[in-house]
Amino acid sequence: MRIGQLARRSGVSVRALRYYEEQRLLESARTPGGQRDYPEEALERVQLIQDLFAAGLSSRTVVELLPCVSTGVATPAMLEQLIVERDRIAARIQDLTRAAAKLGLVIENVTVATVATAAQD
Amino acid sequence: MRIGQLARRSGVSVRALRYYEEQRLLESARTPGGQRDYPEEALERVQLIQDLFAAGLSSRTVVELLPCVSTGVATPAMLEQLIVERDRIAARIQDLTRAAAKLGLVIENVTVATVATAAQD
DNA sequence: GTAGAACCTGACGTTGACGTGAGGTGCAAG
DNA sequence: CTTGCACCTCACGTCAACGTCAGGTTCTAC
Repeated sequence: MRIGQLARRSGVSVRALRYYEEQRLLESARTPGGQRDYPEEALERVQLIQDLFAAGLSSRTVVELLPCVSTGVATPAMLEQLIVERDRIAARIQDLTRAAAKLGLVIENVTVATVATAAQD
Repeated sequence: MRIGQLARRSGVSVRALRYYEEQRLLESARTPGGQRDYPEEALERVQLIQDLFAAGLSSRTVVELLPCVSTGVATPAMLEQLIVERDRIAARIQDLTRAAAKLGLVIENVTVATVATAAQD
């Protein structure tokens, strides 16, 4: 599969895929002409990368953790890092939950100004 | 209260406080000599700003929502925006929860390589 | 064999929330 | 009055995950 197709199928941009390779998150074979050629598994991998990015991990962290996430084998240090990241995410969830609750309270209690709103511009 | 004390008490940097003012998130009176002079309520306000930032809102969004969050009075548009942001946060929590679960699964199932780890450097 | 889509490698631009000097001023203490 | 710390205003630097443009090459279809 070439880069354009992988981009369409995974929903990320061509530029992003090249960036992933630059960051050593994603490998590619090359055709004799020098164009990238991806195996089917690349699709899963890109989705995994996206998930980890969405979780707020940096590319540096992702490149460290990808091997054990995809192979299921980790060094003690990698396991520790996994736990650290999971806990970081959990803490972040706490923050967001508090913030959402706060906004929820505001939403429930605000007085909506329906009068004297005409000349606001 | 001057800027240094507010910074220490709120835990944000002096630079950040000036940035908040630049973004119209935070006002300050000035001494005859031109130095910023904050009232006690500024502390709460800074903490509120931090909470909203931590929730992933941009300064532009915060400046739009701060009035109604602190006064309890909103226009219909502001209320809508509040709901949009709360839902965005909720969606983000979903993402993070999935990611944390994924990492949790990996953590439970990885084989920790305790052998042949000696010559890794 | 040729048009043109898709690809390639640099390399600079973007965005947000500040960090970090540079160069000058305010103010409390001795 | 002068030391010196806290403060002031520019104004450029940072970092991550790409966007975007330039200038050239490969591949596919006719």
